Amino acid sequence: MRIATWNVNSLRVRMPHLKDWLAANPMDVVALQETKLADPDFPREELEALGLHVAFSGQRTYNGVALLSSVEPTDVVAGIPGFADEQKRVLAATIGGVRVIDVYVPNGQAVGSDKYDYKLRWFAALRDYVSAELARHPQLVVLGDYNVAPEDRDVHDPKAWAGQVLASEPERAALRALLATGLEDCFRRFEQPEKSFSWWDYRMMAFRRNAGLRIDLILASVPLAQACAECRIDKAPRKLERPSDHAPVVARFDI
DNA sequence: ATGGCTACGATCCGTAGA
Repeated sequence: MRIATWNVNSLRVRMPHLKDWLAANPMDVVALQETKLADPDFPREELEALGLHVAFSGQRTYNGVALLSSVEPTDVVAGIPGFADEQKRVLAATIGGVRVIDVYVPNGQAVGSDKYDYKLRWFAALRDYVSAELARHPQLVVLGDYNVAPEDRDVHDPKAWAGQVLASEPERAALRALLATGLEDCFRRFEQPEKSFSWWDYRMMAFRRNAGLRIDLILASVPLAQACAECRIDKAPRKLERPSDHAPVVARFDI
């Protein structure tokens, strides 16, 4: 089973890139973030024409998550049950026997801001949700844009980013608390190139300088992680004209 | 020196992203 996550930063704009990428990289599951489309505007037919099943939970302009899959998703649940949130950031479904939770973690804007507090509250709610889902689904993957670089090696310039949003200790602690429910970062199960990142600012030629962060993660339950045969970041789409600022992350599971 | 892109929905600028 091949699973990918990709923050497309507007599905409307990135549809050509997504279709080209899927043609070259067939996937069983693709988790998208920042679709920025209300549900009536979701390009369902266009994706179904590629032989994919679709599930989506979106809103205009901001946020929005979607799951594309080669087999029909079941038990589709949008949002974090019991956590009131108008922002469309979470979508779960069971696909081919695996429970998949697609997440778009809040950015947090700046340490100490209202949005930062929301991010930490949101993380706590996600942890409780994942903990409950793990009890029901041993084969669980929680993937998406986490908006946290887990460690300094996931940051191009740790000194410059020290204490900043996306790299601050409370955010990293929230991510570790999520992992402590029983998840593993698939990417770090394997030897990886130094300075592996999944997001680069549009400005300052950040991609050319590889001035990025690794904030897009595929976390798997321990039984599923043990079946992970590969996890990599595909930088190719970031090199195209008018790219998303995020690259897709892919994992392959021998199940 | 504190911005530099990009997307969006609103007008030719503000909000947000990360």
